[in-house]
Amino acid sequence: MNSSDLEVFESILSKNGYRITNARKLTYRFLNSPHPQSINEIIKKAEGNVDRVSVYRCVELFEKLGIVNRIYIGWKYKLELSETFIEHHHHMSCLDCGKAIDIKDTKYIDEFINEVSKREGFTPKRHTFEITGYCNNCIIE
Amino acid sequence: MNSSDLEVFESILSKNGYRITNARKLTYRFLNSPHPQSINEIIKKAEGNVDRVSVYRCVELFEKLGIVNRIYIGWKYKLELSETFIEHHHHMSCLDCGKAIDIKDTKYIDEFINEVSKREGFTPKRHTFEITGYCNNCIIE
DNA sequence: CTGCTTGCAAATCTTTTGCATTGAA
DNA sequence: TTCAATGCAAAAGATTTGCAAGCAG
Repeated sequence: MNSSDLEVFESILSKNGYRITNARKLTYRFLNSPHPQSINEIIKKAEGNVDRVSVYRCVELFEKLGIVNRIYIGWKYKLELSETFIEHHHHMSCLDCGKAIDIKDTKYIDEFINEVSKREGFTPKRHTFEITGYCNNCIIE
Repeated sequence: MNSSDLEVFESILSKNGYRITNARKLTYRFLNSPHPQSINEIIKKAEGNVDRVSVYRCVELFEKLGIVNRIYIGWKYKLELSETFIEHHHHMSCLDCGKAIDIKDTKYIDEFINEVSKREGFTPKRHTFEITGYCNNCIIE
């Protein structure tokens, strides 16, 4: 996380008429991680500083403002800063060890989304694309 | 739903050593729908016939056996019979009215999955691909 | 100052677990 | 007959709501 990211974060809040508060800045900081995190991981990091209810409220707001993305790996969702802060990508996650490999080559997918949306008169805003399976360490036969 | 689908369903249970029970047959029937449904919709349909706990247990089993897929549209997941029973496809769902348009042209996505998996030595088992945005009725400007 | 935000308490909703009873094979 | 499967009760976990107090603008 560099200082310009923080500025971008704060300007998104201001521009949309939301105040820059300590709870929001901390939640933003806790969301910053190389790996997608569950909301409980965020809540645990926030413990003593930001109430769990406020974490929920911040995450909800951040999602609305496009600051975080919710991604579904397996059963539960995890949270990750959006493409405004990290490079847009998808994941291949291992059903066995849980490792998530980033897929950064997204041009193909993006083109497909545009094509199919145009065909249906749909205006795409977001998309999820996740592959699950087994990584080369965990595949058996 | 035709009778051969029901036979397929029952044979999946038997082949895997599970019993064909009333709760399972009913849950399977309630899952059959042109639209993905939330588990609460299933529970409501089952009310009086199958206990909510059993619905959870059936869905969990069905997912393990590949009979249902969980798909994530917006915040919560919804349930849909798997490609064993309906054609494999994805969705574009409207953030406003909730309508889900099926994307049946999946060749493009499947090719991409194979390509990127081969590159990383990953063995893909499942994938999710969902687009959210606004349908032509709900888009404003 | 003003009213958006927060924390706390508590309600609500969702999912899981334990156990005695039932029923499919 | 036998053990997997079910229903019921209740626990556990996740998320939301109401409201008084705090603080950013």
